[in-house]
Amino acid sequence: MAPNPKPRKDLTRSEREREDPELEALVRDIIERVADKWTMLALEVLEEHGRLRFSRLGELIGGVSQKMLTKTVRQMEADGLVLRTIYPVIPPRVEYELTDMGRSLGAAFCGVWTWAEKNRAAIKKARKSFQERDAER
Amino acid sequence: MAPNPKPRKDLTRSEREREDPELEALVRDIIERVADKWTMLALEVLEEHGRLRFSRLGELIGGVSQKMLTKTVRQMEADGLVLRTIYPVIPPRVEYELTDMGRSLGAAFCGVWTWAEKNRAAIKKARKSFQERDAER
DNA sequence: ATTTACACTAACCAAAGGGAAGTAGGCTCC
DNA sequence: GGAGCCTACTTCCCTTTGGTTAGTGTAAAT
Repeated sequence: MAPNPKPRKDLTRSEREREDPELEALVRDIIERVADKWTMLALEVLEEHGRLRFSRLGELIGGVSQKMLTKTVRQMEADGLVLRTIYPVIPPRVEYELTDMGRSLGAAFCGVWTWAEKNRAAIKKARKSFQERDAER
Repeated sequence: MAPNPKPRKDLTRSEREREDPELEALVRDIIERVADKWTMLALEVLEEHGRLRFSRLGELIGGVSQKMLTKTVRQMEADGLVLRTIYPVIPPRVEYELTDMGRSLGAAFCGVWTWAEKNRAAIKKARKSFQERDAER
């Protein structure tokens, strides 16, 4: 395989997007849906723990209302990020697990988690010095 | 300095977090602040265009109210992601640019942008088939 | 017979967010 | 010399979103 197929020139992602406004809009739309607190947390929990029932998922995420959990998980299902399996038993049993696409998104977010971990000290410091600057303003 | 202090064994991020609930909480806090639509979009625009004035930044982000842009950018400043330079002139002139930390966060998010780009077709398809399934329910 | 378990809805209320108008104050233009 | 203009906000009001609480259905357990 040649090292670089090179359609015309080498373009960065943003250059490609500038050339294709439709792509830009779509990517933006996806980001808007995915850049959601509960989606990110659900993604992490599901990535870490695998297949989970509704309430267990909620427990592990922590602090999420049932309403938002339902909504988040439905949205993720609609976007093809999670698979929802319903067992028609009583009491109801529903299990959620990541699809391949969901897992790949989790992998993409991995960089953000490690960034947060690495930079937590710097952020703490930045917040403190900002507060001080702001206080004396 | 030894190449690897290695507290006890090699741990994944999630294992490390499970062992340290305070770290977990802090990372979660950071994620909650950073996993915000406007923050992510501002980050991208600033990464792509460099130093920008307030209204130009808003234009490039698109669809953001002045109120939210102010809030977002202030929060990013407080977290040490952007540098805010005020020129005391009239009419006012304020410029924003990413700090090193902001740029490193942008780099971390890069994986998510490319994911969105790569998976846009799959998401579109997933949404459509979900709608159909949902309609006949 | 009453309680419990579980995955949701529905109703209600608080909070976040959008839209539009207001602000400051040197500058330009008549 | 006075009437706007320019820009980065800020404030007010109203809509949308999110959280809280209270159901709901049914079969097994008590």
